Amino acid sequence: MSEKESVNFIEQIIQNDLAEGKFPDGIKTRFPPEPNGYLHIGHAKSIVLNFGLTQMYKGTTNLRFDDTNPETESTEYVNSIKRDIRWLGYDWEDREYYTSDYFDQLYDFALKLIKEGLAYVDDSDSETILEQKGTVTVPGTESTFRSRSVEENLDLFEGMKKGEFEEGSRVLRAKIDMASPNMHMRDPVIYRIKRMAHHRTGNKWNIYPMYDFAHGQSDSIEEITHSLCTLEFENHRPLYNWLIEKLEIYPSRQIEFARLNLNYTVMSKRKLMQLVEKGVVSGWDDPRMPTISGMRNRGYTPAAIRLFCEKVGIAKRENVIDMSLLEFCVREDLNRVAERRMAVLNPVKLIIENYDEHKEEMLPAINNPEDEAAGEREMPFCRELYVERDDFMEDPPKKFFRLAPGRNVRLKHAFIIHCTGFERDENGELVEIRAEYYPDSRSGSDTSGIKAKGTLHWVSARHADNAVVHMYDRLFKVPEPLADKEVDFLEHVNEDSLEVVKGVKIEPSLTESEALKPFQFLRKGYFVRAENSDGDLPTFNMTVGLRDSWGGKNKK
RNA sequence: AGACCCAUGGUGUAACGGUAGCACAUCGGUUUUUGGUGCCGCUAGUCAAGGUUCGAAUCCUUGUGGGUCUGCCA
Repeated sequence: MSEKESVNFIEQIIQNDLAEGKFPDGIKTRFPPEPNGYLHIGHAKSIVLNFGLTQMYKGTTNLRFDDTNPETESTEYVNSIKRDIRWLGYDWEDREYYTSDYFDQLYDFALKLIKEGLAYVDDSDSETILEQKGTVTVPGTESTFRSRSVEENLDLFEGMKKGEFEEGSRVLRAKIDMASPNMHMRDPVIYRIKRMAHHRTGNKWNIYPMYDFAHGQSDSIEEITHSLCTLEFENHRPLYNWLIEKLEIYPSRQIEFARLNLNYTVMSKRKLMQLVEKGVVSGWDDPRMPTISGMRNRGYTPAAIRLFCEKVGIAKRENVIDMSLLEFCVREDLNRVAERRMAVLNPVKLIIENYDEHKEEMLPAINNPEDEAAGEREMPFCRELYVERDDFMEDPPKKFFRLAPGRNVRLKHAFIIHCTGFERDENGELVEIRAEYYPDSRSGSDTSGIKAKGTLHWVSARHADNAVVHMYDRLFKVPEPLADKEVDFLEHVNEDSLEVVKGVKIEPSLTESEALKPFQFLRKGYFVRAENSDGDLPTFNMTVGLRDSWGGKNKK
């Protein structure tokens, strides 16, 4: 797939493990989302890592829903997550697991701890537990319930399970060390009472395990060899290892890497949720969102996202990736696969004065210069066309290669024309450009010997259809919306991130195009037809613009 | 400031005691019937101070800077 010989630190660990013969049956990883939100590009990094590793080094990757909190989880999220992973191009085959499938086993693990005097039921309320926890510099104090007998603990825990106690009245805690410098070792809560239905187990349970008592053991149950997670779980690792040791279960190895951050956007589920709830965007799948579903609607391809995830690398350093890298990856893929079409976003009429008013001809146009197999289509040509308003200047600078009085320009796949005049209305607004064409300059059979510096895209005025285009800009005005903790990130929202362009003229072949199929609108950018049109007209979302060395230069 | 983690061009990421490389971005050139694509090139980096060593981005010490941790969230 790539020419790289350098491997990231996780691959190095795996290579070493394999060299030592530790995993003769192959390695096992897992992708463990909580079904309480939509997947975003940060999750994609983890998905590509976990599935990529087992493709590369022979192994399997499980999909496991970490559904230990019935309050926030639902099957709606389960389904969207599965759809997104499949769309990205990964297959977990029959290995679709749920932490809730392990509730019985986890309960038995808790029993084992209690029996060995390593867990106890605490009747303290949450405020008391918090107070007794101490701080990072002050050791905690032991709960008065810490020394309960095994029998009493067993009895009370059973009562918790049976629903005999109110929510919040008791918890089960591991008995570790209230003076540990690691806060996670100060007798962490491992079970809490929640008398509510779970999206999979229904009303079976009145108690649910905490993440810290479920995640690591779920890895062990599945015999995950390398359990990859983000940096913030580094401090939890000693607890997981303690549980593995005391429970005498499969020793999955946790390795932490830095999560993905992208500039000009936010990545946490909570923050994304706020954007949705405040109506800043139209939903989780708004094309401006860094969610997988948003990016899909924007026209990003799975291959582009995978490429991006490979290019960002895996390391332990906090990072903020440049949006330009994502855009590069998108163009890289789309340039190869997107068929070319012509659309005029800001049209102005162009009259070919010496072209017969009643004549029409069909001109062949290649669909993709990067892919011979994409074939060609025909475009109607006649006396009246539309071209881009920006492609004309009355008094242009010398480096302007487009239309101006007296200048020649090539109409892509058609003829070279000579600009003979133009018309403005009373407001000075350009309303019409006039030109003459050179009949012997037809593309593919040009014998005119005439040169033209620039090439323009166009559509036939008589045949063009109307469309709407959604242009997108970055969601935030600053590279790191979360950087200043004094300022609410919502204040950095770019209110011009969506521009609805009406009056767009598209070539006829675009009228019946299918949703989400990528196109390059020549000289403009990559677009996909939206699944839901804006009114009656076909609507196209801009995925990303073409690189523009003229526009940039011109601005400076 | 208790513990743990991290520190290489603007942004990412390699170099495993022996020539600091790659990608994106930037800038310049070239090709081109897309001012796209392709191709070529420039600019620019080891947080600091000590130590070990023939030799340190790499090992040690200290400092500095950044991150994580005190939910019955995950």
